[in-house]
Amino acid sequence: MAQESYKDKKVITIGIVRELTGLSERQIRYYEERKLIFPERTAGGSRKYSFSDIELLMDIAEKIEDGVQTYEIRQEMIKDKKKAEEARLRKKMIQGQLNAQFGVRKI
Amino acid sequence: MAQESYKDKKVITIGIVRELTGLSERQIRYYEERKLIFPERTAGGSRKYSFSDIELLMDIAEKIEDGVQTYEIRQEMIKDKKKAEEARLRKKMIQGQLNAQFGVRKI
DNA sequence: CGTGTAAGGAATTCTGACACG
DNA sequence: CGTGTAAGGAATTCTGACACG
Repeated sequence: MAQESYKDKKVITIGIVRELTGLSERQIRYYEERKLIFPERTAGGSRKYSFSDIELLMDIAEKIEDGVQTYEIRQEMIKDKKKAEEARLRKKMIQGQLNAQFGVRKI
Repeated sequence: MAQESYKDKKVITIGIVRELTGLSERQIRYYEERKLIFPERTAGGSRKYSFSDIELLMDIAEKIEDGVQTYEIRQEMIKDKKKAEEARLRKKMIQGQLNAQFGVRKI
């Protein structure tokens, strides 16, 4: 669970990301500046992205086209992240209750 | 079936491949020269590899260390490819027989 | 045979800034 | 606000060759 070996590995340079997303390097770097995307860096300082980042960039681009501002997109992302975290906790608690009541291990 | 969207997409530059495999760029390029690996190219001429390529490179490196020559590795690869193709055909034929006899669609 | 290396050049990427709006 | 662009520099990659063994 939650391994995603390839999808989340940051190995793609910005030029390839440009080709894959159709965005300009300027746009890609700007979305990073606005804290929407978080590439890693090589020893020399070049940005490295994952396939997940590429998907995220395309989502972002779509919203921008729809007139949504980067700040709003960021708020959405934070909200979604919280929701995901809550869902994770709820699941964990239910699991705990089941274990306590029935001694169930993994469903 | 056989989509492998991320694993087979050629998007990784040689420097990252070097880091991921621990091989030198010289080695990586040499294995290409010996037709063991087939990166794509960017418009500017830079090599692009996939995650599959990286796995293959590590297999190759292991064999080289064991004293196997690139020519032999290549022969093995060709043989394996043929076997895979035969297995695919066999499967297809059996499927065809089942369809003819029982009118089965997909198992 | 497989790999290291120095050489020179070309493609890639980086940052900070100015521009427009 | 979001994006284009020219500027200068640094990191990356490329090829062909010489070397060793």
